[in-house]
Amino acid sequence: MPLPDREREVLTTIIEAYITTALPVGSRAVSRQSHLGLSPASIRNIMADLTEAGYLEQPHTSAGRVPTAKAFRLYLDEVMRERPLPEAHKRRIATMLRSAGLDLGDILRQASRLLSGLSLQVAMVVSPRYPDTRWKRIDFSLLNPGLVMTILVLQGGLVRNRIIETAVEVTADDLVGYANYLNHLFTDRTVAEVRSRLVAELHEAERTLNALYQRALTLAQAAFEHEPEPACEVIVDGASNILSQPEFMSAEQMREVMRVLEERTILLELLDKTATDLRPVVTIGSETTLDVLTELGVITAPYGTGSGPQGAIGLIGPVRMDYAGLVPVVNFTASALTRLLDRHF
Amino acid sequence: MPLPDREREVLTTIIEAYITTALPVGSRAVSRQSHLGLSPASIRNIMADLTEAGYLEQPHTSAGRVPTAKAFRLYLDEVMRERPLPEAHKRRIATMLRSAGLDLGDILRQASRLLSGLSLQVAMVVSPRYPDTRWKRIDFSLLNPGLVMTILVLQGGLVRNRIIETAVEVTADDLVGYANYLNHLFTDRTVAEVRSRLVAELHEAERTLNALYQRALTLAQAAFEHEPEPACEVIVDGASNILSQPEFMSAEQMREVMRVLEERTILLELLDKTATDLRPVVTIGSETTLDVLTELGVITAPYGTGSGPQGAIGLIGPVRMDYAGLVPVVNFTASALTRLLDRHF
DNA sequence: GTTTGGCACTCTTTTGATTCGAGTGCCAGA
DNA sequence: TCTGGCACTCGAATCAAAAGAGTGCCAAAC
Repeated sequence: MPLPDREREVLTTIIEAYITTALPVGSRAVSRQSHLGLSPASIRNIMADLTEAGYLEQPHTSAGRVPTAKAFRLYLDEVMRERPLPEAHKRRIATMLRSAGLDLGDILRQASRLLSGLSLQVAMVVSPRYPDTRWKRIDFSLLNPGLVMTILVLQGGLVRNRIIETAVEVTADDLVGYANYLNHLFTDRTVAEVRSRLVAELHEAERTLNALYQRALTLAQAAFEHEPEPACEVIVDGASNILSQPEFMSAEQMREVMRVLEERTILLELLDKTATDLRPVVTIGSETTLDVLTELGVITAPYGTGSGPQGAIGLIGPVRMDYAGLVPVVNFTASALTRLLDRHF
Repeated sequence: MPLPDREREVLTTIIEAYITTALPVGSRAVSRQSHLGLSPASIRNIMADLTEAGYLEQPHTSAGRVPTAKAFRLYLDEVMRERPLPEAHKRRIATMLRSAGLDLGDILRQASRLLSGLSLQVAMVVSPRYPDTRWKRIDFSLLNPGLVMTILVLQGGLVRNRIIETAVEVTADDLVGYANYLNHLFTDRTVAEVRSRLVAELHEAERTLNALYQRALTLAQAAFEHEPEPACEVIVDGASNILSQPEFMSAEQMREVMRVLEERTILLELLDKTATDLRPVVTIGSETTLDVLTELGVITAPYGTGSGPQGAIGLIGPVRMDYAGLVPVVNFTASALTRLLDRHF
């Protein structure tokens, strides 16, 4: 059953007060701040109901109420109105992003710096994921006899270098031949396609006993293997911001939070979901399976289009973040990033 | 004038006690722990002298003494005996480093992870610096008309990708020609040499009106410019470790320290010095010009040889780090890294 | 002269008691 | 259904006293 209007109004007032103060909210404050014109006593009754329904919590008997994750979820889904981003901020985001130059890594680093600076929260950016991008070109460079560097250029400026050992010694000329063959075969295919065709072609080459093709394909395979998902890296900026939040004032909590931020795999998991789903998401602590995050809120948004590089950016902060103001920041940055990448690539 | 033996013994005892407890040390404790067999009262006299000489400090009248930076400097230079690294640790470092594969970035990340795990301090690694490495090969790849990706492979597996815009439109064939010419000209020269010859050759080409050479050289120049020193990146691992140190228990200090760790340029400055000087260094807080670091100690060691890639690794922690145990860890890791890179490249 | 025990003194930390204030829950009356 | 009133609870702030750690100095002992 949906929440009656009055209770919802009270809850909203409490949430918004809590977002700004981080302190438990009492009935007096609600009575003054809400537009209902009710006395503290009436508010108390409503608050008692809300507490029973699981929207509020009391740290102890004689403290105010604190909104629960459930309350925040309701607020996000049904009540909150995003506060439009000031034009000045939009311009700043656009120009700063453009000023980062043409290197993908630089652009992403700039985005994360921008995001953390604008939000005073922790920003994170995950670099584009592989499977949907297209093979542009492969190159081999002979470092030593038996040691080959592969340079794989994907559409959108994504470059992966790998050094691999070859079983047989190869010459620089051999490598040119291999590269030509592979580029001919794979250019403009997606990485996923290449993966599967690689196997098929290798079988074919083995069947026809074509040694050149076999070697070339083996080399390409070596360039691809050992390359599980963590190919994408996570950029974090403004980690010290979160330490100023009053909820993390105890040393123990600070350490815990910093450990989460250092453990990139957790962040990757969070961001990866939105990078594939392609829509912005706000996640509140206890909603994730990861219990390390219970006290944290996460705003994420994907960037990039189907054709270009594709990843996600996000903010991470205390559960009581100013979502109304920050969701637009994240979304706008993501779309600015998308436009920029589209234009370049 | 050098410190008399007895005073030095007392000072050493105090320092070592302070390293393990992080608490001011009193005369009773020194009397029991030192091998001098003196009563607390005598120790008190000695401690008064040491305080006057600037080796000790009292937080307040009725607290024990705390060693000053001057005391730590003396300890490091004249007293400390490095505790040899257990064979088990040595083996672990060697195998873990080898397991990182052949990619330079992976190896360095592994080194930093290893270092922070073994020391429980913050590890940092700076990737090799440019000027002394040799040009191996340049490659161009046409992304769009007017947009060229340059792939510069340096000796030692160092690869830099840059995307540059060309004033004139070029074809893929043009690019192959440019690359051949440049590789012919510059292979096995150091980056510094290339920089200066680039200018000379460009003048020459302008004089002789050789358009092809001119374009090729302009392209190479574009690949080099906008490439100041921060080409090297700093990897930091175990940042949360430092937050467990009792000296950083206040929220304000924690934030301050984390900000330093996030501000990579400061770390770069620290590491860069040892990377060029080529010898291990221990720096104590107030010895640097950077007053943000007054409460921190830094152990750094260079890795790499003159011919190969060359950078530095280090640990950063509270001033009262266990230098005797940690200096060998840093040094051994650096030399293991050197051996590994020498073997590969 | 060096060392030592003794002792007064200083300053922090801890403890306990008390008070204060914010907030609640409940009830009776409008 | 709302409101004012009131007793109650519990944390936070305040204060005083006591405990504890350590010092500095002195006079006696070696």
